[in-house]
Amino acid sequence: MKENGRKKATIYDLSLISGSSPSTVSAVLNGTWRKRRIKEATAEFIRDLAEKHQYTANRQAQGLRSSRSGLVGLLLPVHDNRYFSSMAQTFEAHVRGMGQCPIVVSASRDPQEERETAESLISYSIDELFICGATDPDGLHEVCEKAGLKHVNIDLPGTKAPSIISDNYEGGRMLTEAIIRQFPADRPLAPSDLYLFGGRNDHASRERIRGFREIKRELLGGDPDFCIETTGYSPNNTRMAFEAFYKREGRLPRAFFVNSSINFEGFLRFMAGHPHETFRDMVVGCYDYDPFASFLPFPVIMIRQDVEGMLTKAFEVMQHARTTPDIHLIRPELVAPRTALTGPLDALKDID
Amino acid sequence: MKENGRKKATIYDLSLISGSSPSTVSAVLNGTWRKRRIKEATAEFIRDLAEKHQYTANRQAQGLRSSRSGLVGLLLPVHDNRYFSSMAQTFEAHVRGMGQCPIVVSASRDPQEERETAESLISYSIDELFICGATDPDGLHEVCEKAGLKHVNIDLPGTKAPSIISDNYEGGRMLTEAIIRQFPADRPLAPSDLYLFGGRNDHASRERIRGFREIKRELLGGDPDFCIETTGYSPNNTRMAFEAFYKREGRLPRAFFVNSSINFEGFLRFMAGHPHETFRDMVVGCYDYDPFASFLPFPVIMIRQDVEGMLTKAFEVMQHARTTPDIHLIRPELVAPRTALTGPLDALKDID
DNA sequence: CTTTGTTGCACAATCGATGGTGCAAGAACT
DNA sequence: AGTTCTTGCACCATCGATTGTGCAACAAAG
Repeated sequence: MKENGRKKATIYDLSLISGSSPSTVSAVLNGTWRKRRIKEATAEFIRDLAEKHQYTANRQAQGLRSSRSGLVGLLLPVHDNRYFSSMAQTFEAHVRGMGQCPIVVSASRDPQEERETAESLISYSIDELFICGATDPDGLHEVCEKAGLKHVNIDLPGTKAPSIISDNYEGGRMLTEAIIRQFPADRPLAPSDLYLFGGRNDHASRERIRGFREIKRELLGGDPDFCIETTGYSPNNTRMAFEAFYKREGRLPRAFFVNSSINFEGFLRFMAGHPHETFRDMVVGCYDYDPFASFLPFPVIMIRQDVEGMLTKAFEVMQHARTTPDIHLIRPELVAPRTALTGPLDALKDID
Repeated sequence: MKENGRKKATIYDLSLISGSSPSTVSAVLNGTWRKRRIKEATAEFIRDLAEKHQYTANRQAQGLRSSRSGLVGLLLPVHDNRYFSSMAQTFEAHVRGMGQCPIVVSASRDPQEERETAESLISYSIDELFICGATDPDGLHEVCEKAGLKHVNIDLPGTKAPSIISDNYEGGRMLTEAIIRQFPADRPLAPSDLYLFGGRNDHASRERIRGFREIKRELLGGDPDFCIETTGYSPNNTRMAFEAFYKREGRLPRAFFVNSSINFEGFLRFMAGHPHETFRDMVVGCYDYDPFASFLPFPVIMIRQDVEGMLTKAFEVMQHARTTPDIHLIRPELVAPRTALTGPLDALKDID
C-alpha cells in the first residue's frame, strides 16, 4: 500500500510524516524518549507510524554514531566439529537472547589469521569478542586491547584476559580412570598398555596429559614417557601416528586416550585401512563428545565439555567487565559408551 | 611510539598528518585514487602513513555512505551438525577469499525466526544472503526482495529465487540401491524389509522418497506405503518412531534409510536403550555424511552432499545476478561403509 | 503581574567515509 | 601573450542515526 517500494524508511521519513523532528523520532524508537520528556501520545503515534512503515533502524548509522554495533563475535578454530559447532549454536542463542547479533568466525588455529580476523571484526566495531580455542590468546589480547574491545578466552587460557576453560586436569583424570576401570581385574591394564595420542603443546593438552600421567601412576603404578604421542591437531598426522605405531608394534595399544574428536577422526582414517578384527578388545577414551563416536564397535568413553556452562560463565565474566586474567575452570562430564546425549538441537520446534 | 593510544586512526587523522585532504586520503586508501588523478608519490606517502598508524577503515562509516557493508550472510537451520557446520566452514573460506566478512547465523527451521533473522541481517546492510535449508524460502525471498538484497537458496529450493540443491532424487536412488545391494542374493531383501525414517514434507524429503520408492519397485518389485515414516527433523521424534516400530514388530527392519544425520541421532537414542544384539544383520543408509557414523557396528552407507560444489555454484549464480528461479541440481556422492573422508579440516596448517 | 519552573520538543553538531564538483597551477598550443 | 588542456587536489554535501543544548509555551508561585 504505502510507498515502501525499495528503500527502507528512515527517521527522516517518519519525521516528515509525523511532523515531529528527527531527534524526537529517534528518541522514541530507541527508547530514550522518557529521558527526553516526550509526551506519551507523541511516542505512541510515532511508534505506530514506524510499525506501519516497517521501520527498522540502520545499524550502520547507529553504530557509526554510538560506536556500538550490536554485533558480538565468537572466534573459533574451526566450525566443522561437534564441539565447536555446538559452541556456535549455544553462543548464538545467548547473544540473540540479549537482543544482539552473533557473528561466528573461524581462524584455523593460525595465530596470524586469528589476529587478522579479529582486526576485521574490530573494523565492524563489534561490541564484545569471545575467543575460543585460540592458539595465541595473548596476541589477540593486544589487538583487542588496542581497540578497547572487551574479550574473554574460552577453552584455551590467556595470561592477560579472563579465561573460562574446561577443567582439563580433572577431565584428563576422569577419562583415564574410566578407561582403566573398563578392564576387568583378571586382565588388568599394564602401564605400557595405555597410550595418549593427539594434542599439541597448548595448555589444554598439557593439563590433560598431566591428569593422564598422574592417574596412571596412581592406579597402574607406572607411566612411561613413550606412551604419549602428541601429534598436533590434524587428522592426517594422527592417522600417521597410528600407522607408525601399528607397523612398529604389529598391533594397536589395548587402550588409548585421544585428545580430541579431530584426532579421533585421524584414527577413523586408520580404521578405514584395517579390518574389523584389528579393533577388538580395545578401549578408547576421547576428550570430546560426538554422539556417533559413542556407538563405535568398541567401547568409547568420552568427555563432554560443558559448553552451556562455559558460555554462561563467559557472558557473566564479560558483563562484570573483569579484566583481571582469572581462570575459571568448568568441570566437564564423563560420558559412558553408547550414550546419546541431547544437545542444542533439541531446542528446535519440530513442526511439519 | 605514536599516539595510537586507544582510539583508531581515521582518514581525518591521516589527513592532518599528511597535509592532504580527507577525500584524498580516502581515495588513496580505497583504491579509487587513480580515477581521481592523485600523484603516485602522494598515494605512496599516504599509504605509508596509514601503515605506520595501523589505519583500518571504519566499516560502519563506509557502509553507511556506500550502503555496502562487506558482510555476506549464510542462514542455516542449525550449526550443530556435520553437514551444516561444514557448509559454514566452506562458506567462510569462499567469502574470506573474496575479501568480505562472513556472517553465519541459524534460524532453527522456524519460518518466523528465519524472517526475523533475515531482517536483522538486513539492518546491517549485508550485501548478499545465502539461504540454506530454509523452511520458507519464498517468505524469505519477499523480505530480501523488499530490501533489494541479492539471495540464493541452497539445499531447499524456493520458487522465486535461484536454488542450488542436492540432486535428492538421484541421491535417494543411489542410496537405496546401495542398501539393497548390500544384501547377498541368497537372502535378498523383501519390499517390506526396507523402511525410510525421517524428513518432513519438504522438497528434499519428497524427492528422496520418490527415488527410494522407485528403486524399490524396480529392484524389489514392491513398495508398500507403510515403509515410509516421516518423523520430522527432531531426534526425539525419530527415536520414538523407532521405539514404536520395535514395540509393534518385536524387531527392527532389516534395512532402513534415514533422511538425515539428525534423524540418525534419534536412532542412536534408540540404540542406547537396547543391547548390541538388536543391531546385527542390519543395514542403514543415511542421507548425510558423518565420519563417525560411517564406522558404527553395522554397515552404514552414507550420502555426502557436495558442499563445495553447491557453494561454488551458489557464488557463481550470485555473481551473475540471475534472479530467475532456476534450480541447479548438484550430484551427491555415495560413501561406502567404514570410510573416513577428508574435509575442510584438512586445510588447516598444523603447526606445533 | 512578574518571576521561576516545568513540559515538550526542535536544532544542529557529530560519527568516518565517499564521490560529485570546482578550481588553481602548470603545460601545450596558437 | 592569450587561450585551452591537463594535472592534482580541496571542498562540501551526504549516508542515518545520537545527543547536548536552547527555547517556546504554559503553569505555579510570590
